[in-house]
Amino acid sequence: MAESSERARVPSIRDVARLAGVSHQTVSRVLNDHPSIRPETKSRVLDAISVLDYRPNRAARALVTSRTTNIGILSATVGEFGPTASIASIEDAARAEGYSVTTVNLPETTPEAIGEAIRQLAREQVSGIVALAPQVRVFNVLRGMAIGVPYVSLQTASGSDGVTHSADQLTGARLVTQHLIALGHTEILHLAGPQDWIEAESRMRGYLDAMRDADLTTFPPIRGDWTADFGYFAGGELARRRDFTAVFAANDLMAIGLMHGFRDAGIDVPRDVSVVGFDDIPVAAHVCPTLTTVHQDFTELGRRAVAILLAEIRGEQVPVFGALDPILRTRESSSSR
Amino acid sequence: MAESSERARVPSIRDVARLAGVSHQTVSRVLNDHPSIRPETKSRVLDAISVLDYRPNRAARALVTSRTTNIGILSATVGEFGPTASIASIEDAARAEGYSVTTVNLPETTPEAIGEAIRQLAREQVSGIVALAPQVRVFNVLRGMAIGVPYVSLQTASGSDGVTHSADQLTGARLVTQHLIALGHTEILHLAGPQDWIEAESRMRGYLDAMRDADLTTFPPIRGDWTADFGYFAGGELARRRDFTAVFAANDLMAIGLMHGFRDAGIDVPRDVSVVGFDDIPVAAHVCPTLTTVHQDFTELGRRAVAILLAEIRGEQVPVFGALDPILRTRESSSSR
DNA sequence: ACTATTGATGTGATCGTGCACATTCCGAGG
DNA sequence: CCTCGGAATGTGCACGATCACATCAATAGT
Repeated sequence: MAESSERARVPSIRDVARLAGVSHQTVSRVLNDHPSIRPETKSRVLDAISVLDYRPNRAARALVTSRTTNIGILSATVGEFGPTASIASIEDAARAEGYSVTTVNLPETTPEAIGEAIRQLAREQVSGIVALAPQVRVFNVLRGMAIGVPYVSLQTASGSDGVTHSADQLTGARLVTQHLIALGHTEILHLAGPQDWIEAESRMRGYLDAMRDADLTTFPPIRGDWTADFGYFAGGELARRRDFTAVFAANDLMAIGLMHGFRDAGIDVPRDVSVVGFDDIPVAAHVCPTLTTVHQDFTELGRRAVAILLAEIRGEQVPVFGALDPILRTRESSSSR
Repeated sequence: MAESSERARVPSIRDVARLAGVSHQTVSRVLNDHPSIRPETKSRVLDAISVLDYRPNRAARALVTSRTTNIGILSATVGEFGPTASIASIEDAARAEGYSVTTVNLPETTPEAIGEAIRQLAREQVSGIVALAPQVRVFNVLRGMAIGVPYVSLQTASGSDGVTHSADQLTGARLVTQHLIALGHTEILHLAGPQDWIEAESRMRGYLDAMRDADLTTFPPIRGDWTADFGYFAGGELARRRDFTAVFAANDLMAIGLMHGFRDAGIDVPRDVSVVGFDDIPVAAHVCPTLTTVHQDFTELGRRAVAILLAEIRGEQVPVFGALDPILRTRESSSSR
C-alpha cells in the first residue's frame, strides 16, 4: 500500500482557508470573532475547521502578538491543603477560558528567588500572574521589576496597589475569637503565621480586634511557620506556662500539632484548653478531638482570582466581589470554661 | 526629557548578532551549542548576549521546531499531600533543566475527560507528560491517541508498555502488613483505594502477598476513594462486624477517617483495633493516636520521573532507578494483640 | 447622480528562530 | 601547484499566526 509521501502535518490556517474557499485572513477573523464576517462565510469556515480538526498553533500566535494564553502561578506553599485546592480551581477556571497554567514553585521566599521565579514566568510570556506566596515580598519584587503583566494575589492586602482579592480572613479570625470569648474564655493566645504572609497578618488582626472589642487583654502572638511540627513544638513550650485557657492557631496544621503537643504534656483538649484552627482542611473533621475551625471556600477563591486576572488582561471592567463569607465550624476542640 | 521613540523592544537574536559582529545564524549556533564554532567567536557572542540581557523567545523557537520546553502534568488528585508534593518536586526538577511545567487537572477520570486533558496538552505542544492519575485509564487513552510524546507515570505498572517508574508500593504494603502480623494480628482487613489506581492495586497486592506468606486468610478488601470522609464512613460500618483486630488503610487520609469512625463507635485504637496507613502525610505524626504508616519520598519520586522523562525526550539512555525504599514509621496506632 | 461611508474580504509584511544550502578559508594529499 | 574535504560562517526561506493596508461592493447622504 502506497504511503502518503506527505508527512502527517497538522492543518494550518491556510488549509482551512483553502477548504472553505476564503483567504487565510478571513479564517483568522472567524477565530478571533471579528464583527465583520457574514454569518454564511463564518459557518463555512467553522465547518472546514471541524472537518480538518484544526487547532490554532499557540506558538505562532504568541510570536506575532507577543502574548500568550498562559497564566503563571507563583506558589510558595509546601503542599498545604488550602493553596493546593485553590491552585486546582485556578487551573480549572483558566482552562475554561482557554488559558493554560504554568506553575513556578518558590524553594525559598527570598527576594532573589522571587525575582528569579518572576523572570522565569516573564520569559514564558505569561499574560498574568497569580501569587500564592508571601504577598508583601512578592508585590515588592513585582513592583520593582516593572513586569508588564497584571497580577493578582489570593489574599487581601490593605491599601496595596496591586490587584488583590479578599477572602475575608479578618472576619473569619474575628469569628473564631468571638466564639472562644462566647464560650467564656478570657485568656486567649494566638499562634500566628509567618510575618510576611498577608493571611497571617489578617488573621492576627482579626484576633486582636475581637479581643479589643471584648475588652480583653491580648498576649503577644507566637510566630509559627504554618507546619504541624511547629504546632507540636509550641504545644510543648506553652504547656509550661498555663496562663491561658484557649489558643487560636492561624491554620489547622499548627492547631493539630498543637493539640498533639498538649496531649503529650498531659493537657486535655478541650477540657483544660480549647483549640481552634483556620482553613477547615479535610482531616480537621476527623482528628481527635475534631477541630473547631473556619471554613474557607478555596475553590471559589481560585475562581474569583482568575475572573479578576482575566478581566485585567483583557482590559475589561474588573469585577468586584463581595468578601467570601467565612463559616465557623464548631467541633469538639472548643468548649466552654 | 525626551523619551526614546523606540518601543522598549526585547532584544532578538539579530540584535545580538549585530553587536557581536556575526550573523544571526552564528548566534543561533552558539545558543544550541553547535560544534563548529570558534571559541573566540563563541565568547564574543556570549558577551553580547549578556550585555543585551538577551533571552531566546520560546514561542519563535517552538514555532520553527514544533516542540517546546514544556512538560505537562496530568493530575487527578484532589489536593492530597503526596501527589502535591511530587508535583512541586517535578516542577523544581524540570525548571532546573530549563523546562517549564503546565498542569492540567482532571475534574473526573472518565476516558473523555482524560482524552480532553491530553488534547489540551498536545495543543500546548508539550514535549512530555507526567501522569498522576488512574494510570490504567490514562495509559489506555494515551495509547489510543497515539500522541507523539513520551509519558511517564509516577506509579509502577506491571508489564505496562509505557515508561513507568517505581515507588515500590508493593514492598511498602508488605512492610506494614508484616508489621501487623508481627504484632500478633491474624484478622487483618484492607481498606483499598479506587480500582483503577495502580497504587491501590500495588498496595492491595502487597497486603495479599504478606497475608499469604504468613498463611493467613484474607478478607475481601473494601474499596474506598482515598478520602478521610470515606474512612469515617467505613469505620462506622466496620464497627458492626468485629471479626478483625487490625486494618491496613491504603492511605493516611482514610486511616485517619477510619480511626474517627471507630472512636465514634466506641472502639479504641490501638487497644481494640490497630490501624495503619500509607504515605506519612505531615499530620500523621500528630493525630491521636499518632498513625503508623509507610513513609514515601514523594520529592525524590518527582525528581526521578523528570529524569526519566527528559531522557526519553532527548532520546538518551533512560536511567533505571532502584526502587525507592519505603520506610515503616511505627507509631501509636498499631500495637500488639 | 456622485461621492462618502461602512461592511466584507483579500494581499503582503511581520514576529524571532532554526534549517538547508551556499560560501569562504585553510591545510592535507596527490 | 592543484584539488579536495572539512571547519567556520553567512544567506535566505520557512514556520503559522496577526496586523496594517488595499480593495471592492453596497448603501446612504447631498
